[in-house]
Amino acid sequence: MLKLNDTAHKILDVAEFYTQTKGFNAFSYKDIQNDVGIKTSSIHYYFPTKKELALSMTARYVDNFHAKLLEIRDLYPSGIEQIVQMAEVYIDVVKQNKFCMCGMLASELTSICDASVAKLIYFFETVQSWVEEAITLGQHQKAIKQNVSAKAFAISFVSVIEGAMLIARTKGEPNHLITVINNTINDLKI
Amino acid sequence: MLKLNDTAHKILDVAEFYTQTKGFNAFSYKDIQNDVGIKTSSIHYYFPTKKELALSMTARYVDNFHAKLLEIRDLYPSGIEQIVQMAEVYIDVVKQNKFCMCGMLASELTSICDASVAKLIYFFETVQSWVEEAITLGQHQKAIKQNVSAKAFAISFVSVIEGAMLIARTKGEPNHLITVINNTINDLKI
DNA sequence: CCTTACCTACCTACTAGTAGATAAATCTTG
DNA sequence: CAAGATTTATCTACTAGTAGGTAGGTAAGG
Repeated sequence: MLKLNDTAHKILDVAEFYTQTKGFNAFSYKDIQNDVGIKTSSIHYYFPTKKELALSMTARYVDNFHAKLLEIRDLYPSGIEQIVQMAEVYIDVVKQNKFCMCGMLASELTSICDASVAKLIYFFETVQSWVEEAITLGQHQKAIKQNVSAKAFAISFVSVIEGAMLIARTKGEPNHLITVINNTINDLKI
Repeated sequence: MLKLNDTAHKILDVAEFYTQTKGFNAFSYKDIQNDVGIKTSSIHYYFPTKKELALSMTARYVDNFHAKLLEIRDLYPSGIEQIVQMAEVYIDVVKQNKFCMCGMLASELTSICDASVAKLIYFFETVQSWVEEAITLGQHQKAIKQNVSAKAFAISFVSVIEGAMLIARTKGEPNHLITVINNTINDLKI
């Protein structure tokens, strides 16, 4: 992975913001120019093409998100509390009228390169594995029903969060996401 | 609602195809020109702006989808079979490497007009109500657990389908969607 | 003769991306 | 250490191509 300096990070911050709010195809180098305060040509100095910008942006997002999940695992010993905290991260995203960056790029699949798509797949699988481990931990702790398949739950949980974010943002109601998450988590508890 | 002639329908067919495969911001009037065989200027004759094209396209899609759901309800007396048949429609979409048109436009929210967003919200609510009624019917038929809240299930089911479609398409594996749906439906059965 | 359904020709604004200049910082070597 | 070479980070100026959209014309048909 390339080491990014301050300017490169600012460019990615702006690109990430627009990707999560409007979509990758809905912003241009001019938007970045206006927000970062460097010329469009200078953006090419850091990211030769828009597809390469997408790849760097995705890599950084996926790494940061994974770090956040590991931090939650460190901070909360309860498996079910880990799930709740992870859900909180997604709820915050919708409260900012944003969509998951990986969900957004997943919808715009054909506009990014194969390496970026691979990152998206890795993202969904990583989150899924993390959820599965949290559930399994909760079952050892006898806080989560023993009869649910941790794996099956994890697969569905990631999907339900992505879908509920999309719908919640459309309605302009973070409560939609909150309701779906609460229903799903309550089904889990003993 | 405007009455659409053959050419208008062809334009919407192409726009719909590209929206579901690449996204609304990822195709141009030139793409429609190439596929339909009329000049870009002629597209404006039917749809003055791209936003109005989006609105007509959404309206037609939502109407067609609703009609399909009502047809399923007519054809299958079993509540649970209705759910299975509805799921089949979504699975077909992913098998064609497409995403739900409303899911796609939901992600591209900022590029469409308020009237279109209202159609999306109507779509998600309509599907949700339809699912709720199918579940309730299944409970009367004693084929579906009595203790699940039909409404809570319906809210989550629509979200889980949208999210699972997004992820399944990213992976290029319709099986992802099928797995999620099977898990969800199995939880329902007595 | 007006409406329908197109067309040609055009416009302005923007798109991502390139070429080449420049100034400053940093590294290399006599 | 000073002189020179290279790298870094930016700029101006540009390009070819595309975007959505408009103006005005035309041929056919009710």
